[in-house]
Amino acid sequence: MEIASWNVNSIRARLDHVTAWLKARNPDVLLLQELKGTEFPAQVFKDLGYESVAVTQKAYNGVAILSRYPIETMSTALAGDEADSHARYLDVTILGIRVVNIYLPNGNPVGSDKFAYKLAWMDRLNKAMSDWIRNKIPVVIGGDFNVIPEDIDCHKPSSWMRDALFQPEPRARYRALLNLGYTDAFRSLYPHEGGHFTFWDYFRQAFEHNRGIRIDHFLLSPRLTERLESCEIDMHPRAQAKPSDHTPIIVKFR
DNA sequence: ATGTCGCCTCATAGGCGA
Repeated sequence: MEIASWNVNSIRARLDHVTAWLKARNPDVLLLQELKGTEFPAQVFKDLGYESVAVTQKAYNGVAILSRYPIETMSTALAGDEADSHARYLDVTILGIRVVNIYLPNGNPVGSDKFAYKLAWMDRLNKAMSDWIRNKIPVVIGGDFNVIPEDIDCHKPSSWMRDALFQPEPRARYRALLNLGYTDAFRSLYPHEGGHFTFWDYFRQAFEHNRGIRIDHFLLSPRLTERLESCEIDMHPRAQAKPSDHTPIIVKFR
């Protein structure tokens, strides 16, 4: 069972990249973030053998889940704030596994309303994740967390010091998610190993110099952690022409 | 401050969000 996650920075601009990658890698499930529009090309994916569910809005955000197996949608919005209309959350069941796709708020600039929204969103996520742990539900939460967990998860800490993705508050909240009993799939397999990133800025040839950050994650409940076989970042899509600024991360279960 | 994308519109340039 292979589940991948990819922030595509517009599904319209990246449709050829995504279809080519699906044909090459053939994951069972793909979580997409930053669709950036209300149109979603479900038929294109259906023709490739994937059914899909999408949560979209105009211009911003947007998440979708593609799957070779039937998808049962549990929820399309993160609980805890009825006024929150952002398309950032999709919670489904596939083959008995709870699969949750998130596009966590960026939160820049620090100290703004957007930063407060990010922290509140993480508190709401903590509540949902603690409920799943308590009820022993096998669950994988994947997506763009917009959090750099540790110093080794960025090329140079000093250049991210004033960024919302690197602040003590979101990082403490990310650790709180792990303290509930979840495992950061990639980090658990490559402890203390820096230089592995999932995002590189478009400017200043950041990718060519591997000046990136690790912000796309898979968090696993205990029962799925036992089944963890591999977790890898596929750099190839980021090296292509007109890429997303993120590249896919793939987790594999026994 | 800046770099670069992609989206949108009181649209063909500029603002917003990342």
